[in-house]
Amino acid sequence: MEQNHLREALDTLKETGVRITPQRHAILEFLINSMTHPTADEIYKALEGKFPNMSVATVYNNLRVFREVGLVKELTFGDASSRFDFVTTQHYHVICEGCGKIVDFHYPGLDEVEQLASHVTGFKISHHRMEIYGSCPECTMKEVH
Amino acid sequence: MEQNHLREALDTLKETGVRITPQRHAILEFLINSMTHPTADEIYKALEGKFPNMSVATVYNNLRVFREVGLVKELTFGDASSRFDFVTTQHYHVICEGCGKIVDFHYPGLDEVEQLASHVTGFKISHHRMEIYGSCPECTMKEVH
DNA sequence: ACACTAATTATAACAATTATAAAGTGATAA
DNA sequence: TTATCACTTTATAATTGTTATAATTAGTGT
Repeated sequence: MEQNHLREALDTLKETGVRITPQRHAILEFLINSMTHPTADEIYKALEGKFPNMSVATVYNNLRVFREVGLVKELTFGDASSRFDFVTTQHYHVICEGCGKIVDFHYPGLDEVEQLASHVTGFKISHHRMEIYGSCPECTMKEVH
Repeated sequence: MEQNHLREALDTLKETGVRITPQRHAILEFLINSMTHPTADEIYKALEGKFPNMSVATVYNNLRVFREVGLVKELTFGDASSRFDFVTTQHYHVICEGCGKIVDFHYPGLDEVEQLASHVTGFKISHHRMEIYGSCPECTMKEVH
């Protein structure tokens, strides 16, 4: 399952002429196996055992490369760090305001919203983002005691 | 019109026990009259004629205060600065990827999405955010030449 | 083997924001 | 009035996430 994703991702890199370095392989693999939408720093820390000399810039550089070829999506929030999501199928995110947990949420794309926005504003729409915020079951429990 | 907004906002501050200082008055007034969803720095620069000694921290502090009492909404994007929006009625934003222009977009709240998310994930949903990205008419023109 | 390009590393720089401490301001009440 | 006390502002330092730079290393094609 994840192996297929990795293989496909490596193929995509090859096709687009992006060199597959050990660091890139490891970052991709970690991203695919990670269910937690990690930050650049989390990736950096997770791989420092395997690559003691890897620079944090390498992580950022390669995440940018992956984003540019469409393998990875960058989730940006206000102050906090960006989180990175390996692209599989289109989905939205539900985010816990208590603990920061991010849960994937499948929902049909909001094409109608884009169409109306285009009509009303005259913009040529390229995409939209949506996130849903709330409290996860665990945090809701804690609130009640 | 805007005068009413300002008056109501000042009333809200009084009710919640937030002191109305000259700086706060000016920041609020500027936000209400501004149609451009300014950044903290833009507010700071716009008011430095009137308040040559005002600290940038004052702008940030007071924007936080306004946010906490619900007068102002903070629009956070990835890398760039937050933008601040005086709260009037619920609306979304359409953002030009070319020039950064932000246009207000009225659309009924996506209650159904929140309900489904709640049902599927077990979260207690508090709110959602959505933005629509694209190219404004002016930038679209420029692209074509 | 050689030259060329891309990738990595280490480090410095940057920009937005927040923390801190000192000084100022204003409301309240003795 | 004046003493007090909490809040606010200011000036500045610190922090954090990210990007830029320059030098080194590694990989690829000829």
